[in-house]
Amino acid sequence: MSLAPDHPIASPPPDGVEAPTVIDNTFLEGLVGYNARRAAIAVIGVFLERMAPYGFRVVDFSVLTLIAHNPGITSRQLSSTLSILPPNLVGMVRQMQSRGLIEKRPHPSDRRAQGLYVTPAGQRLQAETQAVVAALESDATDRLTEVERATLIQLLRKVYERDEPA
Amino acid sequence: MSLAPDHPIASPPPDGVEAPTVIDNTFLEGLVGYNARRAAIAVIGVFLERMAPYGFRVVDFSVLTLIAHNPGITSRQLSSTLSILPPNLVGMVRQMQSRGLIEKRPHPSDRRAQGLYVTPAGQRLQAETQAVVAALESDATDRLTEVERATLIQLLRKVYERDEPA
DNA sequence: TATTGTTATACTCTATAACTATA
DNA sequence: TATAGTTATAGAGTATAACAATA
Repeated sequence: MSLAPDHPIASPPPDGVEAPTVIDNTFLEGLVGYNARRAAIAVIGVFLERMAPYGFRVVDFSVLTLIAHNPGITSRQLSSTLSILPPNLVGMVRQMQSRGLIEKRPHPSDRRAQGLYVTPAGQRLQAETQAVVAALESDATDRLTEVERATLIQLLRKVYERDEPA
Repeated sequence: MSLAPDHPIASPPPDGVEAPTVIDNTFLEGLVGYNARRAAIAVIGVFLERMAPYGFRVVDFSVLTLIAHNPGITSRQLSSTLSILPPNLVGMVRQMQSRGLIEKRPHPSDRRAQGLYVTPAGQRLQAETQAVVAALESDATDRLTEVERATLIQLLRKVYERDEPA
């Protein structure tokens, strides 16, 4: 997951004006968005490695976890919470259904909608993968103290929680 | 850029067991990766809005900025620094060339490579867009103090700088 | 008239294979 | 034999339009 330049130029040019050997990236490195994106990419890279045995991407784990923690959640609610467009959820839900992890039941008060529920197998897999994610979170932030980790999350929330002061 | 659920269910179900109205997302919200990704998406959203007049995406600004700050940088160095695969850089470089923002010159010591340089027009546009980005960075983090902003960047770097302790 | 879930489709982003010219 | 730059292309991710059933 290293993003460092791994092929520096061997022979520097004679005068030192052309062809830089070490790249000045200070401006981008001073931006919150740049650093947040790189941190997210780094953590997600580890996530994908450890989740490969379960056939889960980040979004799959997120969907299964939200269904497990919110029995009866609708597709529209998943869509809003995870910022996934409804058409792009259809395939994921169908795949989890065919894997026997979740099931649909009629919504009690809205016949257009359907409640989503984990099956016992889905419940087990969710608990297992949640433990994996908790462990990887711990590993990914092992250079941070518990206080620093809490501070980091709090500061990140301050950045993206602008209109929704909940 | 709000990611909050904007269509809560109107009538709660009779027994309160089915069809949750408020979604429990506490597990995902406790993960650094989740929060870093949302912060990055929020900042990038504002970035795209303000850069639209210039026809720049994040990657276009990054490329032009690195060339301006590192005259003679090669395509391969851009590729490594920004984690963009070489084939995906070709079109961007060509487009900036046809916009008259950058130019290629022979590399002084390696005839396979080409040094990239900003033109005067490219230099002007880089300075202008860099000022826009600096302003948006300030706006995006206006809920943070200067100390908090520096702390945030430092903590993010601790997360993604694992092997490259530069 | 608006919303849920869905199909079909387009667009963007990212990744892989293979080629040339040079090292 | 390896690297810089390039072409062509494949795949994943994300977005829009439109529809039937229901509110």
